[in-house]
Amino acid sequence: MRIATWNVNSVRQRLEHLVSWLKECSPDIVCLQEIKCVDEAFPRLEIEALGYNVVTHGQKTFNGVALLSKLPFDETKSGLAGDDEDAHARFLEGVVTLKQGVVRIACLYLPNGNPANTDKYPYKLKWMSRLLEYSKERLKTEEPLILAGDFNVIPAARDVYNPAAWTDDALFRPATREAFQSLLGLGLTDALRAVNDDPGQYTFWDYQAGAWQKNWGIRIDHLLMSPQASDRLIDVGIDSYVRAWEKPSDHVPVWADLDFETA
DNA sequence: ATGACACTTTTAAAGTGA
Repeated sequence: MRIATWNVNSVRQRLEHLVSWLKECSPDIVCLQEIKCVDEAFPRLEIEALGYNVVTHGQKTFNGVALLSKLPFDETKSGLAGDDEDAHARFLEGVVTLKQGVVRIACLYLPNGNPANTDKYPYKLKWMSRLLEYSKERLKTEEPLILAGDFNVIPAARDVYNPAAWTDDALFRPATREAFQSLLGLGLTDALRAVNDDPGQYTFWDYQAGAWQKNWGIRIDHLLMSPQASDRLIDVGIDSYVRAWEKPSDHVPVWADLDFETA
């Protein structure tokens, strides 16, 4: 089974790229972030034509997440518990059944948090705390669980081209990295780091200042796996080639292959 | 220090992102 995550930065702007990449990568399950549209505006038919079931949790203008799966969903649920005031569309959960049993997938778009001297940063930290609580609860089931998405967290210095320039950024502040480490402390595995120790494994390059050409990237898109999932991890890849396409998203897809049979 | 770029929306300039 192959699962992937991609922040497309507007699904309607990126539809051609998305279709091309889906054909090339052929993931069974896909977590999309920043679809930037309401549910009715999602290009559902075009994606269903490729054999995917589609669930969306969108909103007008900003944010928005979607789950695509070649397997039918047993259940889906939108929204992250812990704050009834939070209206941002950033979290969508789905469950599928494989030959080996159920797998739960959480597609997430974690708040950016910048500028870090505004209330956006406490909102980010609170959201991370809610995600920690969610993960604690789900891990009790001892089932395969995969958190996939744009975490807006640079986990370590080797995940950014110039760590010194990012010290006070909401993506790299100590409190941000500590909150991410707390997730790992629950027993979740950062899938990319389970298979690859190299620096420079970037998933995002800013549109500005020729960041892609200079390889000024950061690693902020992640797949975190419960032990029951990471035990079956085979490989992880970053499809950085799509960043060189015309009018690309600023993020690229990350995928993981797991030893689960989909048939 | 600022803006650089790309996306959205009450199609113009502002908000958001990272």
